[in-house]
Amino acid sequence: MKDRLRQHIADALQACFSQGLLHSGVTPEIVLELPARSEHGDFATNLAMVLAKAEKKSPRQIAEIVRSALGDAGGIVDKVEIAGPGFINFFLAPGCWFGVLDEITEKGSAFGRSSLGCGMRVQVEFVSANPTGPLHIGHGRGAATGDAVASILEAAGFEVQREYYINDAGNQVNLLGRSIWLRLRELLGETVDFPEDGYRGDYIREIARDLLGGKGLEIAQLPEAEALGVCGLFGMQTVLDWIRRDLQEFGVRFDNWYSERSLYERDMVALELDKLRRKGLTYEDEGALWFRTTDYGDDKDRVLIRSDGTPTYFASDVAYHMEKFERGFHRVIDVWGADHHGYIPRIKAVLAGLGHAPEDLEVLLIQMVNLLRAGEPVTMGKRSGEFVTLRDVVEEVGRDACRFFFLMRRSDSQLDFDLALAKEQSADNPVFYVQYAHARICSINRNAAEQGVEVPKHGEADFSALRLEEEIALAKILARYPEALESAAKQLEPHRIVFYLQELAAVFHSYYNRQRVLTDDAQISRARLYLVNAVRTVLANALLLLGVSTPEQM
RNA sequence: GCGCGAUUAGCUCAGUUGGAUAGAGCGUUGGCCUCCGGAGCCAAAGGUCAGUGGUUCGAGUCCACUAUCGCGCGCCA
Repeated sequence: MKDRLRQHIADALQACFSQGLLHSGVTPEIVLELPARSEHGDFATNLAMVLAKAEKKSPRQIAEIVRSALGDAGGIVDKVEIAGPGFINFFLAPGCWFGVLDEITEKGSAFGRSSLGCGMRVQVEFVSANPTGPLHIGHGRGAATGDAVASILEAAGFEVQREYYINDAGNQVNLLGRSIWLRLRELLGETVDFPEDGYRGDYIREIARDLLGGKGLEIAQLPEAEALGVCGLFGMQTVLDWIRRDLQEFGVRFDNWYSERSLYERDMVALELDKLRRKGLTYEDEGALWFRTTDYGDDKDRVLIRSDGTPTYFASDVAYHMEKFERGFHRVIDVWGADHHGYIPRIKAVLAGLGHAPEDLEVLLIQMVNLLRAGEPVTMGKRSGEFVTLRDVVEEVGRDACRFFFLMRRSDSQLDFDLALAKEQSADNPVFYVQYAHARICSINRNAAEQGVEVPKHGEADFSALRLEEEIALAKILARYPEALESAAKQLEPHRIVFYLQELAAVFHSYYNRQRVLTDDAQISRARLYLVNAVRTVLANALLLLGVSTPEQM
């Protein structure tokens, strides 16, 4: 509808030029916005104000000329008003809004999808938590966000890969091994000196017990260095299994699990660093190899290879990101904890050195989650090393509430997550409110079936039976869904979908409360069924992107 | 100290590329069940968009400075 109107305006403008009513020949992009107030019509454009300078006429004069050239825009415009400093306000013919219902019914689950991305290959890398402990609530927010962003991009016509980067090569694996080894010896009755920086969570003891139940006694006989290696590997595999299981139960699926260790096994780090060296992007100083990140806006240069010859984490990360582009992705999106924001300039500097545009890599920062219960902060465990796990929260409030809550705010702003609210079965709980709208429509469908009233098939609804303001309002908000999805895709902001859903649900609940769908008048009943089922389709399409289910009854 | 981000209603937050009288939920106050699921709906009150200056037809939005808060500044990962 918006596009049709835009085209009519563009045509009218051209007509003005060819008839000599306007002279500049300037054709700005025609911006149509949704006015905040209904007195300002359904759409408004600032076209006349933009043209004022080039035309050397007042905006209102220009607006008047454009209006007369536009006429009724092929019947879709009811009324055009010129207001304020020179806005042109369009009031659409009421009936034309219902065309979107046919479109929704025809396209079904494809309604809202677009080809914005033109099949461009994008990688979204997210979670990527170190395999040294269970996923906690912060990882959960990253998981929900990354997954939703990936789904939104898919819906916008990108070809998306979801990747998890496993940090299985660094010191933390050794430390994990040592922590398990010490707990294992503790279980064997020894007194151990547990290091300050060891992993102190109870899960370490759990892993040690598992190991002991298997071949722990043999391990205890091994030389320490060897035993540490076995413990580290076993611990990492155990934790990775937990992570996979938790993510699966959270409804998050990855296309690829990428091992940092494999970078070394394939010599990729050395290979990629060599490329940098040849490009003159590195230098040696004090026995270490440095990257000239300052040439590309970083605060200081960074070490790739330490003076003792071992690579830094940065080195493998550089190789990893270089390889992402070599794998053919045109866009790479990383989802990181917000505390890593200082790391962005470094990685961007590397990519800039390799000739990539800064926007080829986008980093989404995930802010902290404050866990509350009925308004009171939930304390993060008794001992150090303990935190609230994703698993615990999903078990308590369910997957749907969890995912919805994680996505309710912009990802880079802190989030209050109230466990009590997330479980509540009332309108106060936003997840429930939205899902309930869907369930209600399903309930209406069941009643309709019982009464023998059929939902009209595509194109068979009689819109003349839809005359109410609320019905037009519903059609209008449904028509906005593709835009909401598009802006969420452009900005990488899933919360826009959440806000849209809450608004749509509110308009529906309000309508439901005032008007009966199933009435004595079969014609009206059928038309309203058609309308509310379009609502149901859009609710389902949007919830699917967020990874939230669409219950038929609750 | 330097860098990044934030500051919008009592609370938690939205606010598209700069547009007209700044929005929502919660909380507060007051209403609505003969009715497809009241697991819901309607209404009211509530604002110096942190402050100052600038850019322009027009600023919550862009720029500069100030204040406050958060985070980051390893040859850690």
